[in-house]
Amino acid sequence: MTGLPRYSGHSRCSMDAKKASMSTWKMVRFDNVSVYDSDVNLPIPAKEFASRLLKWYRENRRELPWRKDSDPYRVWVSEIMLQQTQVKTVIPYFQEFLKTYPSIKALADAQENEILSAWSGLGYYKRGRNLHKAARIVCEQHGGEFPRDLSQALQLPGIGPYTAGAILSLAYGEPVPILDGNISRLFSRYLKIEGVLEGSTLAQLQKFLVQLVSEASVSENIRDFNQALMEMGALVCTPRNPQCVSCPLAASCIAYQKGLEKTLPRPRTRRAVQEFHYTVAVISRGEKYLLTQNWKDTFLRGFWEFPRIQGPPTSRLEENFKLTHGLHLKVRKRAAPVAHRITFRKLNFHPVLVSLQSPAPQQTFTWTKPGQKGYPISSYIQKILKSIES
DNA sequence: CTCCGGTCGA
DNA sequence: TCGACCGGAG
Repeated sequence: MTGLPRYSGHSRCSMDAKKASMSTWKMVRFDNVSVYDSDVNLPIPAKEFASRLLKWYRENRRELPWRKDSDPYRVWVSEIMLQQTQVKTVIPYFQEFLKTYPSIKALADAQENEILSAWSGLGYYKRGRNLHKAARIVCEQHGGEFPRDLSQALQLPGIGPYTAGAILSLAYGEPVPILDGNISRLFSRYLKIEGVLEGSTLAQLQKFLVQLVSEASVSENIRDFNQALMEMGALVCTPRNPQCVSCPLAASCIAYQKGLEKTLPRPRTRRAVQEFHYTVAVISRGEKYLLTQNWKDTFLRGFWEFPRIQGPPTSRLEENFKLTHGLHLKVRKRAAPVAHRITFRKLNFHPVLVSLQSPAPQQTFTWTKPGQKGYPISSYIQKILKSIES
């Protein structure tokens, strides 16, 4: 079953049936059964759709650091950071990152660990690693300039269909549509797409958008058009509690007309959450803490963390730290557990404040102030520290 | 607590 | 095509 609905008839419930019929395009085969082939009516003409959208954008767009210009490097960094991460979170990281790495060249010349510590707290650290790798490739193979060519852009690590489209359109003005979470959510409501937004449904939506860009004649205006759709998704057509009262497209939004704006899109299924417990040894020396690198787990690989053993605290934990880490320590105090979710894992960290009875093995440990350049950490480290302070 | 989301690799 | 990866918003 694919998600896109048959639209024959929808124009009847829109306000402008006559006009809407002028704006139709052929959808790809539905359910692989040709008898269901049908023309699709955008509820209003494509040009009207675009003009309402663009007017709203002119009046409501946020001034964001990466919207100051169309510099490909700035667009690139911002788009990578904005994957899975909200604007408000990204802003300070983006500002700092551009100060530290003002150009593709500067990024390519840096060490990966430094980049990861600039990324610390942002999550999805593979984005940072890939951005760094890609910067080196761009310097070596593309003369230091992000490729304008779609297939070349897609070759770069960390650049998928969305990000490639975003950079090509927003930085270079290539008239390609983009389809991110905001935009797919918006159209799932506007067109009332019932299926889960994945796979073939998204492929169909992508084709629909190509046609929309063409019919709406927004090729010259592609930067605003794409950003307007995303901005609408971020500010109006939000995941929860969409602000339909201030939506310039509500009058022709099919989900809104049917009262489905809160139930679409259908959520995708997720893996059940699994709980894990760890005891972590917090050992401080002034501002510095004893940290070690995580090589055991698949998550946060290579990141610095408090020495950690499996399971909640037991009476044998001193013995366990000796066996697991070669640390000779004495427990001073147990602190309240701190929970942290990473995908399907719920990690429960049980901090114990300890003192070191003999020096830590130098090979595997370091004394550092969390957040120190070159020592990437996850935000859960800060979470534990903050919890201990209080 | 639950839900959100681009890219990659199996 | 599915599941892993992260942290923050509601």
